[in-house]
Amino acid sequence: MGLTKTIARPRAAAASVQAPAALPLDQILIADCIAAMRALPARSVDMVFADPPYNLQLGGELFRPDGSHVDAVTDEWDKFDTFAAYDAFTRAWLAEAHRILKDDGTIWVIGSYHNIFRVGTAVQDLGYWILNDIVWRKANPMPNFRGTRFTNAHETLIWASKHEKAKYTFNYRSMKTLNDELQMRSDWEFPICGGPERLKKDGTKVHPTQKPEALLYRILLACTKPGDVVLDPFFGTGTTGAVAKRLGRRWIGIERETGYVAAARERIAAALPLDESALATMQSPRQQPRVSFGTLVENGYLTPGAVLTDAKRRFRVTVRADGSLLADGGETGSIHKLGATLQEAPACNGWTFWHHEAGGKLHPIDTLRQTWLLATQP
Amino acid sequence: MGLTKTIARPRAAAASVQAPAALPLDQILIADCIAAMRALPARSVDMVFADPPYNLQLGGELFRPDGSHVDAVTDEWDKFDTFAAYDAFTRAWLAEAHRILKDDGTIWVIGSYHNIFRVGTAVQDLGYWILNDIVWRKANPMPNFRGTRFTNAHETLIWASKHEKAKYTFNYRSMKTLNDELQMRSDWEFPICGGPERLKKDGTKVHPTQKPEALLYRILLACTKPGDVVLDPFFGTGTTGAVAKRLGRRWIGIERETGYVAAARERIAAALPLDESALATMQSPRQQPRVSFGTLVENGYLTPGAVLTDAKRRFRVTVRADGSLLADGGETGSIHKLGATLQEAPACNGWTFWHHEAGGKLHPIDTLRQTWLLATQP
DNA sequence: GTTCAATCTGAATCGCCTT
DNA sequence: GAAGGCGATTCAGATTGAA
Repeated sequence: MGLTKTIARPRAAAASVQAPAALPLDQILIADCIAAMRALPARSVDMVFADPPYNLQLGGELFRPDGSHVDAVTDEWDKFDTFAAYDAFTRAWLAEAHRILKDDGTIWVIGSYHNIFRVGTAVQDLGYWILNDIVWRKANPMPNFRGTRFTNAHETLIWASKHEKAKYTFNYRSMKTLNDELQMRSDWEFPICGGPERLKKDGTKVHPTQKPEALLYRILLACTKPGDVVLDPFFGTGTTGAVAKRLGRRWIGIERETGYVAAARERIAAALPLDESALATMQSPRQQPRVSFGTLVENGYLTPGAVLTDAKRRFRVTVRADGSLLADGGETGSIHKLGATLQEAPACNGWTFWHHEAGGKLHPIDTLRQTWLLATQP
Repeated sequence: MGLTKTIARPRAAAASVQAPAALPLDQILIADCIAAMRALPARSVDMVFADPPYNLQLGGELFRPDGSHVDAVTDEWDKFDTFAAYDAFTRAWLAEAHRILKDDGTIWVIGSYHNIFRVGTAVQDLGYWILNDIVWRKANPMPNFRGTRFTNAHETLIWASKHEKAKYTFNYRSMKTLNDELQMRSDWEFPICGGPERLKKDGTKVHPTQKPEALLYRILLACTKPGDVVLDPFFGTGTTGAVAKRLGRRWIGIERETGYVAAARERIAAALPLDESALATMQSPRQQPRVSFGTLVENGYLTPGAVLTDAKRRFRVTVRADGSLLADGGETGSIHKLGATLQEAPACNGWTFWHHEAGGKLHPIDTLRQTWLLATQP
C-alpha cells in the first residue's frame, strides 16, 4: 500500500441502503454516458477518470442542460450556441460524476485547448476543488505541417476533489519514488499511444484518441488504493479498465459505441493483474505504527540521562525518564516541542532534529525508531 | 528577422479618423486598466500581452520543512470575492482588448490553474480564436512542502487571434531557428525570474510575480514584427516594455500602483535595444533530459515483478509497481537508496549497480535508459 | 581570486487526530 | 466545532560567507 492521506471512513447509513454491492464492477455499460451515470448510486466510486469528446460538435450529438438529446443539429449553429451546447453537456456529466463520487473521491479530466477551459470552468462552478492541472508532454507529437502555429505538443489534465476540505488520496511517497526521489511535478512526459499498445483492426486504429496506458498507470497509482473503484464515463477502448485490472483496482466503464466495447472487452480480458508483492508501493511514515519517543526510553534504546544534540551541536539536551527532554537552559518539552522552542521555529520534527552519539558519530534518533520498528513489526 | 506570414493591410479609413498617431507609445498610463483601455482607439495595437491577477485564494500561513516562512502573494489586487466577480472583471478587460486590437492582432494571457480556465472560457466566448495554449515549465519551481499534491511546476499561456480567419503574425522560421531547427513546441522551459534580473528594493522583491524576460522575448519574437505596438494592461514592473524596447517594438503599459511604475520606468530606461546579431547567442542549448527509473516501469521496459541483481549476483531484488525495489530481506527503496542500503554504502548509482538478465547475460539497467532515450529523443 | 558549503527564496489554493 | 498536540515535509538557483 502506498501512502494515503485518507483513512477510509465508515460508509454513511444512507449510502448502505443504496446497496453498493449492486455496483456493476469490472463491467462495461453500453449506454449514453449521462443516462448510465444516473442509474449509479450516490457516493459510490473512489475516482472518476474522463476523456470527454474534444470537438465542439460532439460527433453530431448535442445535449440539453438536463442531459436529454438534441435531435436536430444544423450547420447554422453559431459559435455561441455551439459553446453553450458543449457547456450544457459538460456540466450535465460533471454534475452526475459529482453525485456518484464518494466524498473523499477525486476526478481526473483530460482535454486540449479546444475544450479544457470550458471543462475547468465547469469543474470550479460545480463546487469541485482543483488540486493540480497536469500537462502531458507528448514525446512524439504530430508536427504542425503548415508552419502556422507552435507544434501542439501537450494535453492538459485537471485533478480535482469533490470539495475544498476533502481528504483525498495522494500516494505521495509512491510518486516520489517513481520519480527517482524527487517530488513528482505537474508536467509529465509520455510518448503518444502507438506500437503494439495501439489497438488496430484491419490495419487501421480502432479509436482515434486512444490514451497511453502509462498515463493511466501514473494516475491510478498516485490517487487510488488497491481495491478502489474507478468510473470512466467515456470508456472508449478501455485503457482505464486495462490499467485498473493490472493495478488491482476495480473499474466501471460506460461506452455507447459497440465497436469500441468489443475491442475493450478483448483487451481487458488479456490484461494480467500484477502480482501482489509487485503491487506493493513505498509506504509513508504515516502508514507505519506510531512509536512514541517514550517507548524507546522504556525499552532501553536510550537511557534516561543520555545527551542529545542537533546535527550542528548548537543545542544540547538530556533525556528524562518519561521521554521528555531537558535543555541546559532549563526548558523542557517533548522532542518536537523543545526542538521548536530552542530554534524559535513554529514547528520541528524531533525525530530528525535530535541526534545521539554512537561510534564517534551523530545519528538522528529516527534511526532508533526504525530499528525498533524492524524488531517489533511482523 | 524571421519570416512573417502576414502582409500589412492598408488601414481602414474609419480607423484613420481615430488619429492613431495619438497612441501613447512607449509610455506607462497610471490608471485602472479598464478605464485606460476605454480611452484607447479601436484597432490600434498589434498585440496585447496580459498577466492579470490569478485570484489565488490562498489559505493560512505556509512554512518550509526547515521552518522558514513562505512569502506568499497577499496583495489586495489579487483578491476577488467570487468567481462571478472575477469573471466579470476578466470579460470587461478582454472585451476592451478585443476592441483595441487590430483585426490581425493577437492576444497572449498568462495564468495558473486558479484562473486560466475562466480566462480561456471568456476568450472563446468573446469571439477570439485560440491558436495555441503554451505551457511554461519552470526549471526551478517552489516544491510542495507538505507532500499533498504534485509540485505545481508550470503556468499556462493562451495565444489567440481576434477572429477565426485572421491573418496573424507568426514568425515560424525564427522559432524554428531558435529551437535548433526543430519546430517550436507548445511546452517551453525557463527558470523563474531571479538573480540580477529580479527587481529588488532594500533587499526585497519589488513585485511578487515578476515574469522572466526570456518568456516575453520568445513571445514578441514569435508573434510581432519590428515596429509593432504591444499593449500590456497589467504592466507591473514593465517586463513587456523592457523586452519590447530591446527587440525594437513599441509598447504601451497600464499600471495602477505607482511603486511598480517607478521601478518599470527606471528599468526600461536602462534597457538597451538589441543588436540583431546578438539573437543567435540567446539560444539555449538542448540538454539531455532526466529519466527516472519509474519511467521505464511505466512504459513496460521492465515489468513489476522483474528481478534485478548486482553484477556479482550478491543481492537480489524485485521491481515494484511504483519503481521501488523490494529486497529478499524485506528492505525497500529506490534503485539508488536500496543499492546503498544493501551495500551499507553512503550512496550508490542504481543505474550502473543493478542489472537485469536478458539472453543469458546481465545488463546494467542503464542500458534500458539509453534505449528509452534513443526511442523518445528527436 | 577560487572553491565549496551554508543560506535564502520563488504566483502555493500545502494535516490529522484527540480532547 | 474549536483548540492543541503530534510529527511530516523541499528543489533549483542565486547569494553569502568561510576557507
